[in-house]
Amino acid sequence: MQTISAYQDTARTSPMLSGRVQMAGGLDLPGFVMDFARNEEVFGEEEPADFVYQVVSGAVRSTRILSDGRRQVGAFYLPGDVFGLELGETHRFCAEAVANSKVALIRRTAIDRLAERDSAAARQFWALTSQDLQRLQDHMVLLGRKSALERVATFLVKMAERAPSRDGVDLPMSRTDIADYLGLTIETVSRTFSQLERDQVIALPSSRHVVLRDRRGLAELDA
Amino acid sequence: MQTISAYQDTARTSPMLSGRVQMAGGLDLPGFVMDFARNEEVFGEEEPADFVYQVVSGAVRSTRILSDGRRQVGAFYLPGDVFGLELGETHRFCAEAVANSKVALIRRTAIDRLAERDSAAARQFWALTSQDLQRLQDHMVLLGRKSALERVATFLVKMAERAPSRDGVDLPMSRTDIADYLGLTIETVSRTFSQLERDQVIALPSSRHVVLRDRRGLAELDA
DNA sequence: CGTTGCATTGAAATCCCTCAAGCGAGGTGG
DNA sequence: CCACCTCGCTTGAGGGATTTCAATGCAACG
Repeated sequence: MQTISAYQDTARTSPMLSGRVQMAGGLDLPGFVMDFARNEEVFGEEEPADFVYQVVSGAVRSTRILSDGRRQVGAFYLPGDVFGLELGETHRFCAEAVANSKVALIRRTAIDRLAERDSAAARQFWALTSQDLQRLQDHMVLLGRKSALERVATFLVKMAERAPSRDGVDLPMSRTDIADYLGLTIETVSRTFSQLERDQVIALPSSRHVVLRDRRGLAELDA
Repeated sequence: MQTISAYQDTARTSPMLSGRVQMAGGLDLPGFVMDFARNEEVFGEEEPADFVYQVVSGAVRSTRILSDGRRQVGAFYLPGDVFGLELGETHRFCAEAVANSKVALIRRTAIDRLAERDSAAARQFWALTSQDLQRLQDHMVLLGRKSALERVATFLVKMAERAPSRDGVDLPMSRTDIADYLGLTIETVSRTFSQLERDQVIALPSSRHVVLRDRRGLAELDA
């Protein structure tokens, strides 16, 4: 999909474009687009939340790190998804590019001003937060109560809905990202993929491309 | 704390009082109070979300059930906490009284009308959703990456902050509720409590009352 | 063609779960 | 008032799912 080099991990971001950003609900806001290299930080935890972000291309992950280095990925954001919208002054998680990505930035002041005078727009912003909440509620059940097999199956079903390719899913993220998202280890994720392949539920032409051979069977595993 | 009888589990709710309900952020809304018996449902998943709720006394849990009966408790709501605020038409989780409780009900129509014309109020409602999201983000890390000991320690620290009693915490919920909240089994929760008691970190004068003997040690376990 | 980073696989260990029994407080009924 | 029941909680023993540790495979890149 994308060529990857060591240089890109440290490439500087650069403003790309100034103009309007179209968001869900017919919102149209002034913004600009920036490039982020794979693994580059879009914003850090505790940083001032001066912007709201929308993925244009590529993918972004939100992460939380525990003091001893354990990591939890909270969500993957795909093209069209909005992230980093906060009510408070600071971001409450870290956002990093999963692959080389283009991200639109919208100033918080523009958001706040619009929400102030347009109650329909305010409702749209509230809806964005509410969507995140809903997604997290589902994810909480997965983390609290599902087996490794169910977690991976759920992940594949959801990804196939969100980012369908011709005959399956193209995963922009590494096994480590998936593991940290599903509350598993990289080895367990890999073994589970292999098991699903042995059981003819999926095919793995390459590690990042999954062909769903038995969607029925996969859906049954997705408790 | 509260006397419990089999009758109370099936007691009907009854309107108690009509008047104003004070919410966070200086919001004042028309509402009324109802009694809920222990384990009584406040609202069910998929039910129309015609009301927003605030705990007056007692405690409420939000739950999600998987098809095979596995349960995940999403949150415990204590006096003052608002729950059940939705943007969509229906509730996305079930809410039940953990103990005999009084709950204030506010009509959604009143909320919507206020949010429509008062942008400061709209921001307050958004803030409530945002708070829930923040709490869930923390909980997600717990479910995805923490050990049983860390989960219980975190739970006790948080409960002690939210519902302090003279020398510790009064837990309104059962071991089963705690287990389903922490993504563990009731036995593991019980064993972990016992271990913390053996290690002189807590004392358990009764199963529902926890004395925090070593808050420092507890905080260290709370990764 | 060696290096590097990511992914897969195997073997052993561990943490937590499952199954099962026992305990204690509170309520009921004889 | 005491025996008995129920329900929630605790404790033990054994097992299993996932992690940990370690080695190998593989593709991209220089």
